[in-house]
Amino acid sequence: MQVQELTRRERERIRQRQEILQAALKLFSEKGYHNVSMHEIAASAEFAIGTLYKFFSNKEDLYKALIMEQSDRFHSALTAAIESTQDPVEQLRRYVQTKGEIFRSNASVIRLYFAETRGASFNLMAGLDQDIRRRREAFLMKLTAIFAKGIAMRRFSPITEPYILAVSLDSLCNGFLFLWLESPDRFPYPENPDDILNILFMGLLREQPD
Amino acid sequence: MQVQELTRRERERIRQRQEILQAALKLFSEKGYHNVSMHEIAASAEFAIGTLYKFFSNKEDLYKALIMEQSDRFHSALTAAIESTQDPVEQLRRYVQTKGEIFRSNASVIRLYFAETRGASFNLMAGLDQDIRRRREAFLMKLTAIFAKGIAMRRFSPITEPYILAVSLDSLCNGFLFLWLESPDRFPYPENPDDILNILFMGLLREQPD
Amino acid sequence: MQVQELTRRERERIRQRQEILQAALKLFSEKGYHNVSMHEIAASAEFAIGTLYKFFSNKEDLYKALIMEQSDRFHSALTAAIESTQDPVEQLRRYVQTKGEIFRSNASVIRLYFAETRGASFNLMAGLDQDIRRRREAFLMKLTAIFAKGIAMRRFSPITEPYILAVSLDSLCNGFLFLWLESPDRFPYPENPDDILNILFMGLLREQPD
Amino acid sequence: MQVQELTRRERERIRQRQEILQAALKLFSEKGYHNVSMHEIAASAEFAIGTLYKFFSNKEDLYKALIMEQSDRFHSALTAAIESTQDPVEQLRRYVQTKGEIFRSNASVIRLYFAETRGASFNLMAGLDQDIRRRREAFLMKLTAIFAKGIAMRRFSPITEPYILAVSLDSLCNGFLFLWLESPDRFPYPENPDDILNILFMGLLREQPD
DNA sequence: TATGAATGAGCTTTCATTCAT
DNA sequence: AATGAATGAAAGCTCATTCAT
Repeated sequence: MQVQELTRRERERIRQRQEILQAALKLFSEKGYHNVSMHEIAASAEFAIGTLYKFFSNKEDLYKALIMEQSDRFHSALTAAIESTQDPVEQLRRYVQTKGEIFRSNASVIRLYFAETRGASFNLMAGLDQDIRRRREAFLMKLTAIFAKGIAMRRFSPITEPYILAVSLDSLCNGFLFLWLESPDRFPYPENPDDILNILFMGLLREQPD
Repeated sequence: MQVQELTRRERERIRQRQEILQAALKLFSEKGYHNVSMHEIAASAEFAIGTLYKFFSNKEDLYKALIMEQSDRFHSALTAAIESTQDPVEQLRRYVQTKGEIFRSNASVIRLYFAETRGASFNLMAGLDQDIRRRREAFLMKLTAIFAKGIAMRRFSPITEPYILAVSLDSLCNGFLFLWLESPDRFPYPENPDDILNILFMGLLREQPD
Repeated sequence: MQVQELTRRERERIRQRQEILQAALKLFSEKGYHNVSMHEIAASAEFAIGTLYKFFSNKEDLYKALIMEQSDRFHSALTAAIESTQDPVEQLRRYVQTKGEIFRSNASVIRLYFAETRGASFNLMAGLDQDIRRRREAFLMKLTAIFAKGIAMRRFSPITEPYILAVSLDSLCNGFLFLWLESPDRFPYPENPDDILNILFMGLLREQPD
Repeated sequence: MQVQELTRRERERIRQRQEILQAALKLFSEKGYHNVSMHEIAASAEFAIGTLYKFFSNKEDLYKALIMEQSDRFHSALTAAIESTQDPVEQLRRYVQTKGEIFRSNASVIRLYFAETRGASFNLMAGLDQDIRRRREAFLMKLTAIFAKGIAMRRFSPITEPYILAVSLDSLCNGFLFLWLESPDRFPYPENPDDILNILFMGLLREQPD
């Protein structure tokens, strides 16, 4: 019985934590870290200010938890996508597609997320970018493995190292997704993942120019 | 003589403005917009706080001037690079190389710059990102023209639209440069531009797998 | 018990608000709106600066609350005075007397108050002077009614409109009171209200000069 | 010749001083002492900031000079009015009329002027109100003399001391003029000075009520 | 002599954080 | 355990005044 009570309490705590993070996420995504106050978050989450500080030791800590949580979600989704098949080309396809879906359904969070990985946060969030980079690196390794496997299977030409290819594909996706983030109407992210993959797959340079 | 005197004053003013921008650049790059105070900039530039406000009407204005100035420098250098030859492949090479040089010699500024174009700024700097995007777009158009010319000259295969190729190349470069920014030692940006260009140039997919 | 606790808190809050207003009143009266800083008020009221902003959204708001509160006090006292009898002459007597008492016990506040109604405030306090004028007008209407009644009762000659008489009496009192404010020793406000009333009551012009 | 040059210089200096005061008057009247900066005055008078400080040792000094100058103008006009005839009733008439004219053609300055004499300025302008009061007192003495003469001539009933009568008339005029200042449309200052004088001249109290 | 660039004290206001209840 | 009143450091910005030219 004691165990049960403790568990119920813990579940309750976790639910409250989620509510705070939810409210904070909405506000940070809309207005940015420096334009949201702890009071605002507390009010929006319908908790007292003091309660926020029971869950997170300060504003930065809350922010980090938030970003890490989102990062988890995104990487889990991407990992699930590439692990849902064995065929390397199909894996890449699903990666490109899933990444597009993530951006589409989380546009405002994504801005916040990249603000963290691309400048802006500086040393303020010292710990955070380390964690995120490590996670990103881990995922790039998975992409790398796919390319390595493709080359080993002789489906891909060994035009360069697999890691370079992984970075390249990721960068291409990011590039097009940022374009879409900036002007969703003018630059729709391609429905068909091959539109992006072909940039890698097809050689641009003509082998024998006329 | 009167002309000379006026010019000396003006030269002096411009020099002072540069000193303020210089000091602000250093601080903003190191700590980010919100973590630098006007007093800090004033102290660092060795001016009174009031003097800063003679040159820039407020903090945001100073920041915008800073970013636009850097943006100018970068785009000028890149434009000069691609206009220094007519051969499309060589133009792309010089673009890739110059972009690498810019990043290398302006690492901290680059972070600041991308903070502005990639999320983080939110509506605070409403005008600024508009200006920067317009400039970026203008440059992407120049890259697009190079690819279009390459296709017309039959040096490039028409695997996709020239604009898509321009975005792709830009994204690839950015991807590798961010990697380098994060860990300069582990991921040196390739000395040889072909290392990046070949990702586009060579087809990854084998036409007839064994 | 819960009700009691809530009430205690509210009572406490009201007391604190009064303490702030009290301190602000003293300072503003002594030095004028522009020569008192929020820090000064906070220090004098022995609150942190932030606490002031919990009670009043800004300096102007605090000032307005102050002036309106005093205005309330004065008008309530005057209204009570004229409503404590039915006889018009006696009503006017009590008005003149009460006004004298108000000035005597609130000299420094009165200066502040008239600063608001007589020039000086300009458009800064746009809303405030509107409110004060409306209140003054409402009170002048009460005085007007007394004169009207006196004329209807044939106690007063209909030498001019009742409203003109109300303004006249008010102006006469103000005139003598300002004189007293400037040099309390040389110009004591008459103890006997008839000294002022007679100026209105008695005709100065001799009907048949010798 | 030297004398002439000096005189020309002095004349020039006085003209410049007047230009500064003119510009300052316009700005202060429109916006109030605290809402006008020395830079604004300098710009409006088309002088350099430093030049203002050649003429007036600080902002307060400039303001005092301004107020005193206006005070001079007003009192000179009023004095001229009451000295233009010998008949006491006519003297009072001309006083009432001239005071109305002064207010009408100097409405915004008047606000500024009374801000100084009625609260608002507090001890900031310590010296100023002393000077103004002395001047006002001197003028009240002239009014007093008129009433005294009127009584001596048996044109006026000796209902109270002449000084009291002087203050009364002045206060009555001020009262109606403030009413007009606040809402020029609703309360026009009477064209006919007798409308005000009669308040003093006619007895309000009926000698034998029915 | 006239200028106006430079100064910096001092203003109002915000907000992350604490802690008595 | 949860609350939210209270705190006060620190921010952006203004403007009267000085003084080298």
